[in-house]
Amino acid sequence: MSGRVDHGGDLLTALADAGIRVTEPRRAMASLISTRDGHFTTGDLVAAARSAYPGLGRATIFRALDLFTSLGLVERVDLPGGDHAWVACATAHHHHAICTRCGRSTEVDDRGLAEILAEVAGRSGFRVATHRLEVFGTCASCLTGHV
Amino acid sequence: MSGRVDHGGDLLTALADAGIRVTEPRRAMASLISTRDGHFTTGDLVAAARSAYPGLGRATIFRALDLFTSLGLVERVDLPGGDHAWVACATAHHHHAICTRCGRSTEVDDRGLAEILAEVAGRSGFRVATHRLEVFGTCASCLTGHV
DNA sequence: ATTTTTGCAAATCATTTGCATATAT
DNA sequence: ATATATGCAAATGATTTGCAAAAAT
Repeated sequence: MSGRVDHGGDLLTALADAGIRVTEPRRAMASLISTRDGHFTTGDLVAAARSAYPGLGRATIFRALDLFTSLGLVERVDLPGGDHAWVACATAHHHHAICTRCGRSTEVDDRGLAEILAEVAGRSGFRVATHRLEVFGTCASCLTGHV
Repeated sequence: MSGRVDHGGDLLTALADAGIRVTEPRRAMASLISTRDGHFTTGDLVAAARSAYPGLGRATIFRALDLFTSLGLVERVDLPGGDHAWVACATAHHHHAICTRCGRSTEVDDRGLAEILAEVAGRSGFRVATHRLEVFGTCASCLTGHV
């Protein structure tokens, strides 16, 4: 599962690398996100911020999430129930296997998907631009009860 | 692409088969949905209903959509931009390749996905419950301009 | 007859926006 | 110094809910 990261340093580094201002609120966001273990909702962040960083505005949270998304640091996932959540991302292109019990995610290997996409293209003349694969289930630690 | 269906008959039949009341508003919904060519949003339906079936309440539209979803007659897709839409479904389990230009969808062959899922399970001990694959791109007719 | 469904209007909830102020570069 | 980001509070928009009336079985 996505191991706990440091204090949000990678997010901040990525911001700096992209030439984007590293501000106090963004630092707070990075920290909040890196503390989360598994997927999280905007509501989770708003709640967590209320105690950890009072003064961090709701709007800022949404704005930062947008920013991080555009940089690929975070990704929005759509849960089976129709709810939305976010997961922090390590690599550029990937897919998630999300544990519906604990919310933690692991990355899914892309190999093999290429053929499927090629098949779509070949059969129907569809030009594939993007794709998204989301896998849901129960992770090993939840299965064994060692949460 | 998902060919135009009849007047929503399959949806209605499915309702009846499931032992669910076939009401006037649901008939209207079935008709509205089967008329749509490609994906549609709740807003689309609300708008379409306003002229085609004034008197069909907003709430009823949402409720019917929920109902159809629970029966697998319709499925919610999450577009790359973060918007939500719905597509009518023919078969039980499948995936969509959605044209981002015209919104029409084609079904994606599942074969090959099994190995990917098995790999996830094998590597991390994850028990896969569900998965979702969404492919986005441009369909053949949009590519050739023969819309 | 009984149960389910509907429409309406109001309530709720998440997300977005305008704008004056504060902050990072 | 200058451009960018922030917080606040208000606006927006979509979805949900309560409930009495209507329709389906």
